[in-house]
Amino acid sequence: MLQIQRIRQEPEAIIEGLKKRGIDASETVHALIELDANRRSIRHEMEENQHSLNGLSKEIGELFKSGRAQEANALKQETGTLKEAIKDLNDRVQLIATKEHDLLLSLPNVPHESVKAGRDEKDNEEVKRVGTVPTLHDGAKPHWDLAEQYDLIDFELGVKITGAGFPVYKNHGARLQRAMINFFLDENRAAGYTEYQVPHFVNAASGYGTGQLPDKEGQMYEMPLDGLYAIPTAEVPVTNMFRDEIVNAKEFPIKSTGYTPCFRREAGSYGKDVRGLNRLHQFDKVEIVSITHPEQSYTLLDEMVAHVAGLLDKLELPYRILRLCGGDAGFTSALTYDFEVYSAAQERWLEVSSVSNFETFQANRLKLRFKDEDGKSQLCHTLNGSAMALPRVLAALLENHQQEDGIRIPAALVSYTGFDKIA
RNA sequence: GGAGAGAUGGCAGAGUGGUCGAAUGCACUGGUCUUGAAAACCAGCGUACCGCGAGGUACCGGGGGUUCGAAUCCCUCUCUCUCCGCCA
Repeated sequence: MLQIQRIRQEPEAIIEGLKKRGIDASETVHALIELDANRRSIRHEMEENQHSLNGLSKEIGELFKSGRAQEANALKQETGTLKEAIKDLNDRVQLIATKEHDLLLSLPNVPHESVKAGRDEKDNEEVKRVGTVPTLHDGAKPHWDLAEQYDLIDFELGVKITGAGFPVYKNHGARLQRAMINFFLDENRAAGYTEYQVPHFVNAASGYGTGQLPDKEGQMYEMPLDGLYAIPTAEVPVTNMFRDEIVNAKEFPIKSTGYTPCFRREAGSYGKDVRGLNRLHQFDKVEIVSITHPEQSYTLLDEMVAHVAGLLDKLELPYRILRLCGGDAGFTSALTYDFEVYSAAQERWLEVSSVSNFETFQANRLKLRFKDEDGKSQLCHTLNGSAMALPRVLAALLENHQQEDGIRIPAALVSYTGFDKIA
């Protein structure tokens, strides 16, 4: 959520920025400015009345105390009109505030200056390409065939016990999953991230904190009996640990990591996008979340991007880094870098990680603040990224490292898997 | 699932209708003292909004009500804790 103060201060800059997302926000922005001005002036009037009422109440109290009940009762008559006026003004303030809040929620984050205007993924900028795409032997297969050949994943079994999109990993497939989780967590920890194990269900307040609620509840599995939601990403519980907190600026940057399964309803997906591991209802992910001073967030973003790149290097996978254009970046993001690994067998790029700076957009909803040098509260900047999402990394590993006699495990993973080849 | 208790500032914990934004202690910040530190002492120390400022308004889990006036009384919701039951 954008801050209303910022909209007041630089409406034109916001309108210009949002154009990069293909959004004309000028109507909303100007409506907000007007609502906000109205709300403040009505509220001011209400507060003046409240002030008078408070004064009268005090007088009445003192009169009663000194035994002058008659004078007190006379004063009481005067409070009636004040109370009515206050109630009326308050109703108006509430009404305006609700409208204002709804409008604010409808505005996405303003893209960073480096973000290019654009509509969709076709307009994303490739900022870096690393590694070489392997030349596969004849008869190389996509991961869903490899998974069957080597008995790594049983999709049908998942359908039987739950439904489509809930695969069962087995044998070397299951062990590889476990190895990757540990590998990623260890790497993150070594890079200064504090490891957390967090709940996989969250309450509604947390859903609001990170922006899954309202409006996007359809993307989460819900347990209405208990008012809980299955998390779509560890970002939700990890970030919400800091909701309503005033953190100590001396601790910046606050870096956290956690592994969780992620649950997504993914209603309406179909076709080759959902084949095999490409899109699932349940998958594993290790997430990194950072909180820092506004002036340091972009340095930290670069650091996080470099860290994720290092993971892919160790997994010996060819990848590219994209700077998402305005139209393709997430609602809450100011700047997002996507990591895509090339899948040699599918001959397409697979998104394996997404690293974003939300600036104050998320912190505003979370009320996540710190005290600056003047002792004033300021919103923190929050960032997060996947480090990493397992299914597509697994798909890319299987496809890129397949050889005629089996699947090679990259050296960095061998100490975690306990085997260097799946044959 | 059954029974009970409770929710107050970073923490602990007073406060049962007016002078309470809220005692006290701890923690924290600054200062005095000290070679330095500790101790002691002095001072400061919640959040948000409005206002150039003086200042004002709101907030004692959330919402509603009674009252001239609510942390305090009433209703309601949520959450937490304790005991019993069940149980990895």
